[in-house]
Amino acid sequence: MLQQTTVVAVVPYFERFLARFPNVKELAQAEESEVLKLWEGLGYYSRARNIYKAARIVVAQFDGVFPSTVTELQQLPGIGRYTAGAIVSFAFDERAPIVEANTLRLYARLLGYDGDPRSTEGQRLLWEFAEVVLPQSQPGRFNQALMELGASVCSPKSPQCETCPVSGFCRAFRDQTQSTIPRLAKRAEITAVIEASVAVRKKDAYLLRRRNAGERWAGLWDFVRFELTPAESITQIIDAVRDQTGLKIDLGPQIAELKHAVTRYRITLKCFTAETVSGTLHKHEEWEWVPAHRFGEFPLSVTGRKFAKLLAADNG
DNA sequence: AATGCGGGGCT
DNA sequence: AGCCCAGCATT
Repeated sequence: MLQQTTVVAVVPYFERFLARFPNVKELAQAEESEVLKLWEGLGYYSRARNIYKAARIVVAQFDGVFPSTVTELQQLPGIGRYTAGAIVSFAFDERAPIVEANTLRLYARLLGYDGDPRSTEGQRLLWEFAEVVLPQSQPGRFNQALMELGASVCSPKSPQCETCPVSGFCRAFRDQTQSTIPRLAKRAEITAVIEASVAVRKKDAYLLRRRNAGERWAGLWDFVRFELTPAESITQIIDAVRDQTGLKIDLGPQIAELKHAVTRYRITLKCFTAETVSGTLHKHEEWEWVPAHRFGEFPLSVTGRKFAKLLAADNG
């Protein structure tokens, strides 16, 4: 959960997740959709699919006993060099180096490394350093301590060098380059996208689609949804709904405009209702009529959830 | 080496 | 409006 996600955001998800899946066997016995439901809103949903796959592998191939070496752990889906090192050093207190956001910043500053720490060269350097500084005794405690130092003292902006216990070893402090190190590559440009979502209703049920593997929010459910071209008109939205679902609709009023940032897109989502519905649904398995009271069983995309909330408010 | 993947918190 | 976050997998 913590991969590229702040502790603050993770905590409530972590609590709920462990309450429901206290051990690897319980997780392995669940349905993937239930795992995704608990992950709903946290983002990077491949992590949920991966931890579920990994649990099943641990149970099926390791007899339910978690592997304890970096090499074995890295074979599991979703476990890379950092996570494997974290598990080995934290859980088993074996000597395995780690480099993540906090130690990356700390080590780059200690070394005074002026290049991009995420480049191949930077990674080689930092992992080498992490290996060299790692003590024989209590490596897990050491790794966690340095992560904490990176998070609390060696912060991205205005680090507290005056109170830092290792400022005497820090090249960035010596050279007063804390503000320019680490020099992370600029993020990709943001593209603005306009989409439309239509709540197609039959009696008390709405038409939802389980998003396919390989597309964004794979495995999560969503209302009918598609990208609009700038000149899109009402009739073109109606046509798009028919293309996707096979259903003929009369478009109701737009009830909301949701703004949502995802990866390198800033999405403006225009949310509509469908007044009348006729015709037959395309025989694609991913479509399902879901009564509103059963939404709790379906992991929804964030925008899908917001839309559903609006619809509930709309219906009184 | 570059890109896709999410969402929220903080400045 | 940017920047950043206990990264990983794929191309």
